[in-house]
Amino acid sequence: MTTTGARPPTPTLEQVAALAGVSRATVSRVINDSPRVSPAARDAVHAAVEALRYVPNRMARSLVTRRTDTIALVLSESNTQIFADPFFARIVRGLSARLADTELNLVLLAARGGREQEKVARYVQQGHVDGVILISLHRDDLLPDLLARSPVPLVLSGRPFDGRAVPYVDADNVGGAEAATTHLLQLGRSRIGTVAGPLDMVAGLDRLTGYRAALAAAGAPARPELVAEGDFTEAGGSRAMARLLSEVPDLDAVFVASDPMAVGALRVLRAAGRRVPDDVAVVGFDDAEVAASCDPPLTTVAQPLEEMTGALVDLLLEQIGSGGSAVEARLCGTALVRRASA
Amino acid sequence: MTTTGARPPTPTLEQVAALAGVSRATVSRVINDSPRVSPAARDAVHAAVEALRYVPNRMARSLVTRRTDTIALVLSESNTQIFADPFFARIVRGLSARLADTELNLVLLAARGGREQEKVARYVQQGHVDGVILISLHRDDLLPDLLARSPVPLVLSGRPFDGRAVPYVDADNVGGAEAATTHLLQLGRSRIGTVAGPLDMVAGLDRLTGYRAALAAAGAPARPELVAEGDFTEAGGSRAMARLLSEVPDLDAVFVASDPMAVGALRVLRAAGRRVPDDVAVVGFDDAEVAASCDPPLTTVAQPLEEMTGALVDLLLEQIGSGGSAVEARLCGTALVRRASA
DNA sequence: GCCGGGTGTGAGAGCGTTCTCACCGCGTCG
DNA sequence: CGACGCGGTGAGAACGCTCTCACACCCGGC
Repeated sequence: MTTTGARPPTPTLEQVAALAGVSRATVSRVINDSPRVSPAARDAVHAAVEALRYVPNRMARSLVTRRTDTIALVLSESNTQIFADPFFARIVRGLSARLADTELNLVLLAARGGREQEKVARYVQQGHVDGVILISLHRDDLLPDLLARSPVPLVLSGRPFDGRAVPYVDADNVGGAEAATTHLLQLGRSRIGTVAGPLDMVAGLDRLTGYRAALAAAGAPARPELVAEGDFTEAGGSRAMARLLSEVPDLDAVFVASDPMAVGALRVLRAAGRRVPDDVAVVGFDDAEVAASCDPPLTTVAQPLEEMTGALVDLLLEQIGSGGSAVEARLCGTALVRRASA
Repeated sequence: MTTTGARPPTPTLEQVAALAGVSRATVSRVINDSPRVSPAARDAVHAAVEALRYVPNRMARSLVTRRTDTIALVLSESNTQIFADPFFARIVRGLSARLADTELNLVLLAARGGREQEKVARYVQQGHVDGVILISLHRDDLLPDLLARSPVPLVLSGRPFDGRAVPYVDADNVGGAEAATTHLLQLGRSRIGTVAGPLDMVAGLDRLTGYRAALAAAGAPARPELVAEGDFTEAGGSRAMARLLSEVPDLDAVFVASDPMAVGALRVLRAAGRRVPDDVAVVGFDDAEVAASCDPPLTTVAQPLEEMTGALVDLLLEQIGSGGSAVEARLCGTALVRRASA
């Protein structure tokens, strides 16, 4: 079936003004509810808006206000696996909840690979958004550079790699990992491995650093075979765990740098006949939903995600408001959540 | 640390024109590479653009062209679990690949719950995008109505619930499910259950319809206890499979309406000591990546996702181009991919 | 040498808003 | 009774771009 019809012309302020018997300026005042309008005029305008189904044209408005009331969450990820991470879903949920009763809209931009990153950068530079939250950064990402070059306010989720002066919000990954590992040490474990996150991401790096710091503090020697790199996915966690197990059969504990990976690790441990936590104690990271429901329930490091998404928005709004570039970082504390796995 | 600096004023066409010693019109022509410009002028303009780091202001441009060169992928999902579905990730990948070498940008808008749906609808109506692709529709979704009301071109991913006249692209879910179930029948199985998708989504509904059709065609009675509803997630698949198994212990095959659910089902079957495919044959749906890598590799129904994302974009661009509303539907064939599980 | 037909260019009118002013009427104060 | 203040209003200039014209120029053909 195929029907064709012309696009109906959208009404303008001018027409609303004419119908309401007032000037453009007054209609504009009503739309932006300025207090200086008589009730009579206000009612007339509202009626006209209703009658014409008037919707303000954002382009025209933005052109003069220089604001779009839109902020972008940019994901810089070569594949699309980031979507699958519950961590990401919680960030999105947190951000949109935080923005729910503001005027601001949230759009997600996915940039896989160089070309798309440039496209995203162009999109941002052309003035489509008032600010950008950048997430899932890898070491060689172009996006921070591309975006820092433009005057659009920018906040990173996660400490920048090169210590550049950009506002960011991050969890205390080092501290959390350290606490997790220390907990394993206090359980009397001595052959503690780690399934690390991708080492081209700060979160992966920092959690490994925390693990090492805890071991070093306890005077334990650094054994490279105790470290297996994962990619924050369940499948990657399984692979890393399997490798760890094959290289260090007498492993008695493992700190896994994310809960999805920990789920994969648990599966491998079970398949290998290891009891958790009796034979091998496991601590995860994130306190994802799955941590409470897996078997056994996962002891894990919780990040205050609400606080973090709140801080991301606050920092960004601050920057947008001030029109300047206050470079501020916020580090959020983590907490060990004890369940059955360690 | 805190530094503050004013936002630098962005250069305008006017300034580029002045620097290049030409008029605004000529600069505009160069920017939009119109052929009618002398090489000399072109070079001068390019140099000036370079020197000033000029980036065109999209709002101003859109105001007159009435195009934004942006299309939105709108996810209507009350929770954010859709992100976790590999199906969704593939859609996003497909769409951005398809748009990679066009001028068009893709933005994702997540709408959970009524308020956010209205916010998204407002965003669209205000003219931020040239078109909308709507995905993950539930029965009582407001978004199709909200969006159909505005003049913005719209394409649905998935047949609309109420048979309304909206262009859409869908896989042949009924046919695929029928083929899957028929395959199980041909293996000689007689107690074939199904883990259905959510029944407030057409994909869930249609796949159940296909399953039933195949059984009916084979003269098998409809047994309601053979149907367990899942939610397209792995956990949901596990739960549904467990229920199926407890109610029909002598089950010898199951058609699972999505691969993530099938993975959950496989896990439960294994835990219950059932061998796959010997005791229970399993067919999934989607041909997700995980289908090839799980144990045993999953026989599943493949959807031509490339074709579907391509069709989504084509239909949308067609509508945008024509300025009208050609209501066209496209149904894409599915194919059974035989692996080890059935 | 004059005219037609390209080809490159610029002037200027929008696009639909917001926002700064100036203005008008009215009540209040000196 | 005139000056003043103030709430409500409208005229008109932006905002930065595109696009339609009209014009100036140069070529070849008669």
